[in-house]
Amino acid sequence: MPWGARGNHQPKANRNRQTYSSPWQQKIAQQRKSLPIAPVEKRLIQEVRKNDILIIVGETGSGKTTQIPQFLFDAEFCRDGKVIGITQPRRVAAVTVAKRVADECGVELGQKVGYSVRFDDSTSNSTRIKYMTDGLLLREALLDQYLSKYSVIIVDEAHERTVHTDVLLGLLKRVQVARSKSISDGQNLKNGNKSSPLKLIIMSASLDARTFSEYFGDAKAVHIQGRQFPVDLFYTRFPETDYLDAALITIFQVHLGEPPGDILVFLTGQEEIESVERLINERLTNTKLPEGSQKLLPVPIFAALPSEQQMRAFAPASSGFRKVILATNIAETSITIPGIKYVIDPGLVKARSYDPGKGMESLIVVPTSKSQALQRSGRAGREGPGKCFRLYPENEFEKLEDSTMPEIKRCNLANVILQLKALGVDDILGFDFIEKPSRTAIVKSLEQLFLLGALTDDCQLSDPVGRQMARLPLDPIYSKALILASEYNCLEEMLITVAMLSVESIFYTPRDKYEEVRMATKCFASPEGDHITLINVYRAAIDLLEKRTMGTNKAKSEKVLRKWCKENFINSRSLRHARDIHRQIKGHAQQMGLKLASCGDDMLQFRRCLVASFFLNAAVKQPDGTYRALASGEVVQIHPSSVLFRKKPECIIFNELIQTTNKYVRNLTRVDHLWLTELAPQFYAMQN
DNA sequence: CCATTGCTT
Repeated sequence: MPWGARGNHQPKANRNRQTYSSPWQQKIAQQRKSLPIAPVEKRLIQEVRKNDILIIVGETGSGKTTQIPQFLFDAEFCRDGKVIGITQPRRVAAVTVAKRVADECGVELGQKVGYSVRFDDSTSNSTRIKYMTDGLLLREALLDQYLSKYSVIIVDEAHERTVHTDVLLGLLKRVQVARSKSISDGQNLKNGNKSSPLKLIIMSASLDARTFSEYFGDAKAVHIQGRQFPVDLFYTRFPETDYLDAALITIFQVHLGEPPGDILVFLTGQEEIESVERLINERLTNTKLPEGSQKLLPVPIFAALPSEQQMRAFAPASSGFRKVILATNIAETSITIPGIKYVIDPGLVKARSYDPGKGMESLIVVPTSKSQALQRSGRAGREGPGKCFRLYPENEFEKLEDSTMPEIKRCNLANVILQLKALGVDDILGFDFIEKPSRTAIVKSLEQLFLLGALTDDCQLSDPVGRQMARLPLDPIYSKALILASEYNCLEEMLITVAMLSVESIFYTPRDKYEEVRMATKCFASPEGDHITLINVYRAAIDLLEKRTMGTNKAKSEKVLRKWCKENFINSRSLRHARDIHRQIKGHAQQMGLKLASCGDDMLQFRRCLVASFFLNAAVKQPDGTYRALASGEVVQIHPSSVLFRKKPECIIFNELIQTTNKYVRNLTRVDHLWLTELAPQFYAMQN
């Protein structure tokens, strides 16, 4: 029987560890006591004391993320100033959970309870319960390899198997051994901290704890009941030939046949969402809904959508309307939309994968895994009983993979390997990954790092280049570009370029407005290519902030900027992100002693620096107008979003090679092919 | 010749 089974919600005796005075605090205390996890506090703490590694499988709604850190604090796991760290895959989760727990503890955020995510740190010296992103804890490990200030580290949402989580698990396993060893050796940790064992708690929502348990030497696993409402599942009798049409039919069947409650439809991407939205509206104007029935309001949501429009999904529909949310997998885990009672799931997802041999990413539509389908249907049971309509037959469900392939098996490993090298892991092929990437993937990334000068002949991290690259929170190829730009006297330009390349889609383009966008953004376009175009956009935004908003307050000037972004089809969220990254990497560059200079109008110098940095990504035009990528031999095309789409220069360098409907290169600049042999002889000498 | 699931340092 799982712990905290239904019916076991009796509030336990007050142990007087806190007095709840205000009605607000009393209410919070009541809510805490009613969580499924509350009755098992004592047993959980016993298990943590007994086991250095504990796997906790906690279903949705068990309260594990907010309660377990408080249980540990109350059980004095923070004595001697030690900290309990809880990692999350996503920033918003770290921030919102920390705020909730600070409320529950009746303390100000940043005191006993705080969070730390990139660009936003609320913690102080008194913080004892610290929520953070897993990527940030990995960065912290670079500064203190023993993670000595933590007594317990809780890795939450481990079942999501993000690349950061997987690397972190391997790292924590090492740290735990090292900390135990340093105790028996009587060593002191960083800042004179006395050595003490590190407790690890791995929390997962998947039913399969075995993978984690086996990885951690048959670690003890406990199961905690969740609190979810039942969701009825419906399948189609036969496979659907046109799943969009099937989705449309199901939307209207639910709308006309089911009681009130909003609908959530999972689609694969922006284009599909926009076309289904159009189809719904067409059908609404062409057919008469029965007299007195509710109206239907389609609401799109996907990550690239400007935030004002994203907000529409969260706002309750006006009375007499039923919302039908058309979402990508953003609605699977990242955001929770209130009011959903019906889920429609065609069973498909757009997923990124990586071919290390060709150095090419692909973004293709594939069937979901069973756990993904489960996650989607669960979205209908958050507030009450719900229904989920899977647009495929039940026997097809049985054929799905149990879980989604871990990200680490489908991404470029250059960054992971650079981090591990900087953490003192010499033998990457022998590293104890929870799931080992392919040998090819590892070897290819080692090769890439060697070609960038980050690794020496005997595969050691080079000094200073490799060390500097590892310190920068960037793709290794971008870090190298900054180091080179310092020598080419164009670091100012490269900092902007790299910041802009590091964010998703700076331009927001609805499907029906491609030409309109092209006209609006013409004033930024550079004949040399996308890199200089990105610099122009960034500088135009900064100019606007500095000149037109002089003397006004910060909120006002940000408002002016947002308006300007809207007029120019620029995603202001992406632009702000680019400014944050710019500020951060500029700071790193200065600390590293790189020379912060501008090449002024001498863009030739900048383009030559692009070649020196991105020489691995060069392509030449072929007689038929396609391009051949020199390193991989792949035949590719220029992506239609590029300013050089129609220009077709003879020789280009690019930053991304991705297969979608075609093999495309994105973010490119025209260069002279003679520069390749001149500036990257180590790679191109042999080609002649 | 025509288009970018989602996270994160």
